[in-house]
Amino acid sequence: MLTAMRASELFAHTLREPPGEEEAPSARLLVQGAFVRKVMAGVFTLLPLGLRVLRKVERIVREEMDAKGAQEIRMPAILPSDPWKKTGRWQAYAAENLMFTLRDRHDRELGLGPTHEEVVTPLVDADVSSYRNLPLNLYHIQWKYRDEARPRSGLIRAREFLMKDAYTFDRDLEGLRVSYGKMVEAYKAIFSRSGLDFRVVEADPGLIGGDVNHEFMAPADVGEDLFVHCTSCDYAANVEAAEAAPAEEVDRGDLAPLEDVPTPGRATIEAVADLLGVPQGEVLKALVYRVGQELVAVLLPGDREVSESKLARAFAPDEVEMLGKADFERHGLAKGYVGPQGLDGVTIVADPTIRAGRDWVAGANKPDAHATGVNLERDFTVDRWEDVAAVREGDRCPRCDEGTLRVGRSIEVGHTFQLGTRYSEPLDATFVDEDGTEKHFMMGCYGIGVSRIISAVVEQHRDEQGIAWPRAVAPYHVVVIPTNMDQEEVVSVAERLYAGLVVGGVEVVIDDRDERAGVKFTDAELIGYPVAVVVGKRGLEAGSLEVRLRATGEQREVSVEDAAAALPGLVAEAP
RNA sequence: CGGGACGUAGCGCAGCUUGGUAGCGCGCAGCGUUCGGGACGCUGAGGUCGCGGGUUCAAAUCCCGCCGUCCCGACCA
Repeated sequence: MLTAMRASELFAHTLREPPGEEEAPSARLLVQGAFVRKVMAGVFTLLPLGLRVLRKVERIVREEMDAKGAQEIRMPAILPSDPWKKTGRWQAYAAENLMFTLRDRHDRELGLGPTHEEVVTPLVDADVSSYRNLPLNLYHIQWKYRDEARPRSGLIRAREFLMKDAYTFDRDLEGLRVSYGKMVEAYKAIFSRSGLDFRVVEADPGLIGGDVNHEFMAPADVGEDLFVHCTSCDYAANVEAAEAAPAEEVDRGDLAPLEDVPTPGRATIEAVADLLGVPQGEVLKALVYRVGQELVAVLLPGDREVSESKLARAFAPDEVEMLGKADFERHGLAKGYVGPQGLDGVTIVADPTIRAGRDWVAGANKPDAHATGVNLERDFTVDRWEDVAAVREGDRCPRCDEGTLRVGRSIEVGHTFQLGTRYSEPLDATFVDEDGTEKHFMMGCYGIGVSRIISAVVEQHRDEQGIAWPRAVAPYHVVVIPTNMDQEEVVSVAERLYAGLVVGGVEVVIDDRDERAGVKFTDAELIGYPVAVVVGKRGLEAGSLEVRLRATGEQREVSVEDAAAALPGLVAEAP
């Protein structure tokens, strides 16, 4: 990568005003600062400045992956459909319309790769036959394609995006855990070096599958993911996966009698609670779903919401579908008045939080009536306990005694999975173990949104003036600003400094455009060079230059003679 | 996919309610002045008003359809 550039030649036309069609701060700044241009929704051209930032991130990723013994390969962006059909994901992705598909001249179905398990697994199956070649960790950095239902926030949810994905292959679970641990370490190093504030959280595996998995979340207002974290211990989880703390059992002595009360037209929790003058948390919410062939009533306190993702996971692989109005009638259920007592032919699934309640108000299973004094064991039994309630701010921490949970918004910049044999079994990818038997690879997979990191960094490092890049991913480290191109001394001192920095290997831009000083200052702040050196008449009269640190706003004088020698040190001080 | 907003010069916008043949600022080109926080004057180039259809003597403006972009939601490694 060239280390120096003249602003007069740089293809970087900053915009005076932010683009009207972008809302997310990072998207606005990346366009305004001439890092990217949008081609269509979720698809971007990287301009010279943006490409340099991307390459910086890639380099950090490579260094940390290589340091953990991962080996870089490059798999294609276009893929055959067959392996995807074997793992069931061709259908799964097609159902979500996530895969861009195309056909070749032989009318063969191809796809643009949204991820690469189906390529790497056959590769390793063909090339690795013995446990002696394990463990193995292969990664690549490749453009990924997903026809997202809603591309969003510039590079944060793009349809074409650069991803680093790694795949580990081990003999057994123990080996997988070791490989996984190394990748988690590598990820922490990568995000730290990129200048991101991040948290490791427990997550929902989604379409990828597998069991243990973690997300690496960069807190940011525009983030799409909600995660909870404990105020006193290090527990953190995506809300889709967050566990509830075990409920405290309530004393069941001296229960209220079971009685019906008329509640005409009060089919919602809120209306019933209002009418009877009880808190919504004392009304038992019963949601009816169809799961496979059976009907399921899910019970939870009236002031809690069900977590659709936890629910889907609890019943996987069966599909969970909310019951429609017509279905209620067909099954003789009173919509809005369902309660668990005497409910025949319906499986009762309860969230453990209801253990903490008693004397519930619940539907009376006939229109316009509720029952009061509804109690567990005495009036109804639970067929299955499942943690399906969405956690919320203020809930007790599931891991420690002191903390409560806080909710934060964040950008998912990385995701790691212990896949086990989720892919090696359907693709029948095996090796021969020490005992002579054939076994399926224990796999892990590990993704980083390389292009997404750029947005996440900007979201976390910006102010009114523009971007303030952390040095590690800044497009250039230093901008030299001659304040006036008409003053010979100013220009010659700036040019000499520039030449000195180039020789010293400093990544530097000289803003030699015939622009007024103000234009150069605002551009430097918008683009976000960590260090700016101002060469102007004012300073030269005192024999000095002005060095400004973008992130802190700190400003100091450096003598003209020392500048070239001192700058590498000053750059190293920049955050 | 449901809801909402928007689409007029490279960029940011006005004009649309009440139809009469397109305007402002920035940017761009030339000349001159200016020059340490987005200078100024003069001159100039630049537009299928997103696309298609309809109403009308006449459509950026009214009506219908489509496309695109952004936001909220559903969905999503």
